Amino acid sequence: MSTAEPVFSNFIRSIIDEDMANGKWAGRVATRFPPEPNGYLHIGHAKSICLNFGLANEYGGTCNLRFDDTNPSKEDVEYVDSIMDTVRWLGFDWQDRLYYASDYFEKLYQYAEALIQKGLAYVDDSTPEEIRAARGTLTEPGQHSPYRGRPTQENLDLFRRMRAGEFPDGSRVLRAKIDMASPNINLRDPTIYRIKHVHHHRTGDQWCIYPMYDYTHCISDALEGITHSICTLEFEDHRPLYDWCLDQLPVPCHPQQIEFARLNLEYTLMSKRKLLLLVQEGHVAGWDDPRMPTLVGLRRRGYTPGAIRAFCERIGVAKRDSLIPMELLEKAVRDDLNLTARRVMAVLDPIKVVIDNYPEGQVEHFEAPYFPDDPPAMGNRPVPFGRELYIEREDFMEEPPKKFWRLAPGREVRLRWAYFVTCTHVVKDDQGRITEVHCTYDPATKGGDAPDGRKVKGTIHWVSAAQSLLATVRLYDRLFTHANPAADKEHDWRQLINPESLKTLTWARLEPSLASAQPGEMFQFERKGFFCADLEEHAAGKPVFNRTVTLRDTWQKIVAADKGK
RNA sequence: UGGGGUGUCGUCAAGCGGUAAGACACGGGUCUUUGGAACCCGCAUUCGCAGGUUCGAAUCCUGCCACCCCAGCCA
Repeated sequence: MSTAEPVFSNFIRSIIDEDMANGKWAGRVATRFPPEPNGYLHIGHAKSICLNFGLANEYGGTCNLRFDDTNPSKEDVEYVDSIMDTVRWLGFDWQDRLYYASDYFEKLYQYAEALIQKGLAYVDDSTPEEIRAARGTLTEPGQHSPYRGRPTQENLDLFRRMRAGEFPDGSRVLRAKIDMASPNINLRDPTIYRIKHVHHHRTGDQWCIYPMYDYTHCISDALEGITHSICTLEFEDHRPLYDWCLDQLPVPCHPQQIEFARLNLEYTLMSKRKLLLLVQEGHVAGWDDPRMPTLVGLRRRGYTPGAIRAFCERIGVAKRDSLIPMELLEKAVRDDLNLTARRVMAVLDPIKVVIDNYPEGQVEHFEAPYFPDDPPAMGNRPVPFGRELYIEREDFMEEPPKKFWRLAPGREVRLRWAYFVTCTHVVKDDQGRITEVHCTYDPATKGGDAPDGRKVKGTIHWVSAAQSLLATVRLYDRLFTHANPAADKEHDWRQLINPESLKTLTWARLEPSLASAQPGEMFQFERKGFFCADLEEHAAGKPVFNRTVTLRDTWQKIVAADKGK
């Protein structure tokens, strides 16, 4: 379905190549995709998924799916189910390697006792405020906690009692004893366990202490035999802690953490928190609203897994912050759909056309190819033609500008697959609004070719008024008016939501072949764009289509350029 | 005035001492029963800036500048 993309060099591939050459991991490549089940996956996660699973595939290695579920107060099974669906939909397979950090709670706990035994961790009775105050600042070192010197046995006893549920939330934590004067704040005795009397979606009420990310992630990686632990840039500062934990503990191996720049896409947001607010505050219809950058949203919009994979490969992987143009994502779907979507005709904003010299009541059917670039590939469908048709309102102009090639008084155009027609006159209502465009057709041009060799500059799409299907069509545009809404300092990001991000057309007209369209099916509405039958609301007799992306529109560019002058 | 990163075309991004890949965008053209697609051509004498080393530097050295991240019992 998608053509193979060329493989580009990037710094992670270089690291792996070198490891392969040195035999560092005995030719093994093991990665993992480690989402926290606290939200829906978005296009930024797709970059990470494609990277981790992609690398594993390329090097004949493995990629695990591991839920980083160490904070039960934010997590839910709703999210784990959705994440698994989405990763599969994207086209990746973790086979039998589905893991949860919570599977390691007991081991993690034993390792923590080992740390205490080594004098490298202690129970701190300070309040969260006291801990914060003693942490120091970016330029000043922190102060030792009064509990830092607690004897090993006391630490062990207290930690066991923490596990046993003897203490309330927030009363104590277990901290790694590293260096309160470190210029790297992550090394100033980081908290590795906290007390939370919270029900966990997998372990239930088995635990009331939960390990922190830094402590959990490195050990989970080691337990799974991960070779290359790929994460985003903000964890660069955490790498010394990742390495410290693994150096102190008798873990099976020591994976290498590698950081890359996460994806930023123009005209949208990638923050899980803000995406949640978009949903909660009703700015969008849900996580799968086709305007959302979530993968469920993109899927409902009509984006294909192949397009998303191609996009992720094309944007590359590096360490510098970047903002990717929306056009690149759009280009990726167009490239994919251009090869796979059947071409049909649909009139989004109809205006009636009457062919005055066409016999009243007559209907004929044209066999139109679904894929004109290679007709045998997808076959034909019959398209009815009659005296009354609809064409796109914007395909007619009473006073056409210079480069306008479409219908206008006295102008002859081709009705795709049908006849040449010439506009004779228009009929208007009281308001002066055009209600009908009258034409004559040339019977000799049946099929769309003139036997006399006469050429016509414009070809427009149409549907037969009598046989067309009334449909709802949703036109989606970028969700925000600002290319980087998260970076705008002047406005709250909510003020930057594009009021025209959704236009719902309820009077669109479809050619009758579309009556059998199934939810999720993709089509190209010729000259308008790629559309998909809505996954949720499309039904036979009540068609609902979403515009995935427009076609490249040179005419609009000309119009815009003229306006700019 | 702490630490960690990053600066190569409008936007991404290769390049790893031998004389600036590619993609998107953009401009021009061919073709076209989608102003789509396809195809062709063009598009950084220059790599944040300033010095230095070298026969030779985007690549090495020195200094400077800009931007991003870090003070959760979040991940």
